[in-house]
Amino acid sequence: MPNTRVIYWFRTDLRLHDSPALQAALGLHPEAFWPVWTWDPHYVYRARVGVNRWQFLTDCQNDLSKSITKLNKKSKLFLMREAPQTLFPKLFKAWKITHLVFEKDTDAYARDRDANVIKAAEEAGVQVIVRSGRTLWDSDLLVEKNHGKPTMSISQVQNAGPKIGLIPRPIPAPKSLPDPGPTNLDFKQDEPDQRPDFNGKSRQSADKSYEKIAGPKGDFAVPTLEELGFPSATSAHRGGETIGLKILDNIISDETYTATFEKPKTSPAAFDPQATTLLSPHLHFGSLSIREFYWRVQDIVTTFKGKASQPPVSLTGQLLFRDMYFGAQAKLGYSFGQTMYNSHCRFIPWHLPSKVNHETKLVTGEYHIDSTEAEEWFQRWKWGRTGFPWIDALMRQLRKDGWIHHLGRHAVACFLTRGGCYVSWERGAEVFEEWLLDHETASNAGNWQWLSCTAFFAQFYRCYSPVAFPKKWDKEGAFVRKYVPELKNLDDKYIYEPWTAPLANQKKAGVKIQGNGSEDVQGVYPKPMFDFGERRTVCLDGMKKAYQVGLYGDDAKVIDGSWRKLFDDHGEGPTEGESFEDAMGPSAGSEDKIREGPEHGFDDDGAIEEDESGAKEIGGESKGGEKRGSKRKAGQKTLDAHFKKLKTG
DNA sequence: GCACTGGTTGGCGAA
DNA sequence: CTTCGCCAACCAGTG
Repeated sequence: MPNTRVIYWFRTDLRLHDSPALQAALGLHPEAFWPVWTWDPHYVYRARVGVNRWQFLTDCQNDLSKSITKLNKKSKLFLMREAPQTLFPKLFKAWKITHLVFEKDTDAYARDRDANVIKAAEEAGVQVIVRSGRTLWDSDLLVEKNHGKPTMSISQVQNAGPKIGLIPRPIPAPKSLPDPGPTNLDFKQDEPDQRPDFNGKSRQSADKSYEKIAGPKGDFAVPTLEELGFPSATSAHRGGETIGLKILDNIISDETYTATFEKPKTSPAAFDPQATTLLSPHLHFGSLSIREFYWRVQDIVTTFKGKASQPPVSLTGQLLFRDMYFGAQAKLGYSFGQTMYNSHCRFIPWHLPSKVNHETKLVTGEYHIDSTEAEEWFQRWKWGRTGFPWIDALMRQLRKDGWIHHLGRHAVACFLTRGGCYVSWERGAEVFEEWLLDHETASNAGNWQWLSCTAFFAQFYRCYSPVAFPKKWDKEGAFVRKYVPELKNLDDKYIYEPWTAPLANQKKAGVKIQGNGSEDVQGVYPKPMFDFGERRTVCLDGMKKAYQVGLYGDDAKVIDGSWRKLFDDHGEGPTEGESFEDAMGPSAGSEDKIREGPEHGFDDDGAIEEDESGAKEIGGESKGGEKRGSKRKAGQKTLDAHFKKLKTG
């Protein structure tokens, strides 16, 4: 088509195979075609992204760029370091663009962003083409066919999905790409707002990825980890369409594995190789198409001679859960990622609840420390020093590799929330957001709600034991020995409860079970941070009570704080009455009452009061750091400092 | 409206 | 060593 000049905007579809949006763009037969990525400050600073996920993302981008160049020597992935909302209006003019094409994204932030970009395009006379492709079915259509309601069970997806139609067969990758037009950038770069930087703590040096719009060499290159100020990645799992398709080939080549896969029967303790496909990060970044995955598996299942497994436990069944969470998020928007204002998330008076801005109805990224004990438990959980080897091994695997098995995620999520610490699922979700390679908001928030029994799942009396559960999979503790090497010589019978090992056995194994993990001493592993049996009972009682009270995140009593009157004074978590005062400190007139106030634009009405220890260091930003840090309790400060040291060291 | 079943992945002790 | 029923009890979906 003469005079058609197209920007194809890549986002979470970093591939050439099976892209409905890319097909639509090429169907315009443009005279000029630019494959573009915009380096969005929202992702760089306001999302929690650990170094391993940066590596995976840039792997995908570099691989895609190479593949583009293979199809057209003049072309590549043109990566520009600016927010799309400000960049595109300038590009439309500079490059005389007629069409902008991209794949639909139903993440809450993405919808806002895309709406702004679409508006700017309309104002510039640029035609926008959007195609669904990230999920099996268009998430908005799925909601529509589910009577306009968020998809909250797998049976709803299984009913609503087929009403939309058959899952489309994958589209082959294009065999050629049109030339790009000139890539002049004779306009001024809009500098990003670097504050707050949720990833600031991970950086060794300042982020330099925005210094020039087309990169340091002006060649539109993908930023390096060094430019981002990050140290080297620690995970061996690498990104890119080439790798994603190769992993799929390997899976498919084992017909029995593919056709008889049953998720609950795969071992969370297996490593090298793991028991599941490890394709989830590729689905997240789009380096593997979900329909490619679906149909390659389905075709094996159809021809398989023998008894094939069925959804939801089968391989294709796993994909249905993903669509379920996307459907829930598509309807519930931002509120799906939090408890407050979430109409479908049960309210439980967890420890360490999120702070909320009641004007925007969004969480601020900070949280209340209602209990220093719970904060210590949370930090020990995060850094793999709980004293429960199964939990610690999983959390260390997460930090190092960026991936843990689904059932391992169950174990650590249950332990942090309803089955141990009674800490808000939102704290755990933030850690997963930072460290998981495959993190996507919909699946992460959905699964945390599932495991914490606040949505999707309600059998809170089914509780994972950090001792009994792993024994079912790994009697010898090979997984623990790999990720918690302090314990590698301990006898099998003590591997999941080393505190029961007699001193003679500890000595023989070269490990001392002592302390609370606050000191990093060679040959020492901490004692368990609580009696699990006791905590399980306390949590179960708390959950029972919270279910009886029956509040959801959008209830007026939850929002105004009057929920406290409905809970027993002696129950777990922040409650009303005398012991509330004891636990939280006086709610008024305290000299230490330094609060997140209107000066920060947060209008938190204090649904839960903080204790005098501050509760300000969280959220990954340095805002108000020193002032409040000094008010922290000494013990906690030491612990925090230690964990920080571990993290960088 | 009510009884009943099933729910991707629990733990435990008895037989 | 495996299988079964119980624990104390949730919700959604169905007839």
